[in-house]
Amino acid sequence: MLKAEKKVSFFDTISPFVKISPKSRSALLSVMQKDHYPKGHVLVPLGGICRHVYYIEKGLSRTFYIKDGKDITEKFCTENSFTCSMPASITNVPDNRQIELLEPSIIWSMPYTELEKLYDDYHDIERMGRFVVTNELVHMHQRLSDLQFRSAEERYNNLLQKNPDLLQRVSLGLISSYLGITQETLSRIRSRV
Amino acid sequence: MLKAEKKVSFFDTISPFVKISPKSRSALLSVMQKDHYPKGHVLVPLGGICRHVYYIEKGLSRTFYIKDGKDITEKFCTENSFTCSMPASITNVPDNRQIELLEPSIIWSMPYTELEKLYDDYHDIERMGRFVVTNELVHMHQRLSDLQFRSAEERYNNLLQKNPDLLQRVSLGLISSYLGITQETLSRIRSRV
DNA sequence: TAGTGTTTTTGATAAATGTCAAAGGAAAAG
DNA sequence: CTTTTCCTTTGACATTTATCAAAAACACTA
Repeated sequence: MLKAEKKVSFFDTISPFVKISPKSRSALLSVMQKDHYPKGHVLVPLGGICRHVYYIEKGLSRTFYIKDGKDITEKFCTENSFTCSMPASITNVPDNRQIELLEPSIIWSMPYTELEKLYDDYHDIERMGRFVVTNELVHMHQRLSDLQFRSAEERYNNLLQKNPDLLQRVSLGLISSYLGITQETLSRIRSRV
Repeated sequence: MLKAEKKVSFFDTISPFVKISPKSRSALLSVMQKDHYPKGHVLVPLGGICRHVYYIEKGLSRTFYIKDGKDITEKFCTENSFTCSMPASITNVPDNRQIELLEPSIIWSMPYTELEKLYDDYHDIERMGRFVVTNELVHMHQRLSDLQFRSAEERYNNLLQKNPDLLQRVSLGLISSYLGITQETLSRIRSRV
């Protein structure tokens, strides 16, 4: 088997939507690093600037920040998806977002600066970037309209329906801030179903 | 003055961030259509699928949908920015988002299918697409964290600070749903400042 | 200017959610 | 098995926001 054909789930995730040429593929692989991390590992610490895009091959990450002393989960990220601290990566200004792993995980890291070089050189990689960002944007639209005019209960049921496994894998305290409510309220919602 | 150098504010908006070659520029112009519309004009009606990306040279648009009989403003869009019904354009599935103009406006329309052809042929146009979407995503992050854990009053003050002119141009009823609150609550917030 | 329709404000009340404190339960560690 | 720690639930109460109804302010037209 040729080296370039080695199975990497990253490309399985991408390829249905964006064709990546063999050359681009190896260029990408040359800047990607695969690591195994334990539960609790911090990918982006407080005060740090997120300079990588992460692809989660296995495991689960959480992006969060502290607001008025409260820990607020902005995003969960599971197998076969991408995560980074978007505002920081783009603007290069430190936001206060941190990323930590909630499970032992297999993570592919791509330095943002390397990725930008690849964007210059490979049209299809630029397209991949556009695709990933666009997907994320559609997803954000969904979340926004959830938060804008749905009750806490509706939001919970929504999550339960769309992402039932998340509730098995993550403690309720973290889920509640993701839904924009307190832990107590979430507990009460669950009890009255 | 060469035709290709004719002033189009669209390119002024883009060029600080993405270099567009003369060839790409005219390719873009060839699929862009400039129109003047009156206040109240509907760019994307109920039930329609948004098949264009719109650039607002002058004026103001509003993206909204009806939920439980209530009119909810998802987004305002002012001069020198882009709008489209993202979920519909991408997935080609009708969402129930409509786009209407709140002022007499000058709008450049780009058919989404044409744009995708240009993405294929011109790397820099694809980059422009990535840039626009990325910008929008950063902006959405901001809105999301606003809605997730800020009070109605904080959200209003935030808007007042970041977008004071919007409050001059748009009626409070439309602003309130954008902030995720009722009109009455918004009125009370304003009165107690 | 008077009249009509729209937007904004105000009032009374109800519903949803937050806060603080404490009690149960479950899981991990010894 | 017991202890310790962390996670979840429950209770009492405060606060925020929604709802429904009506009044007031404003803008446009005849």
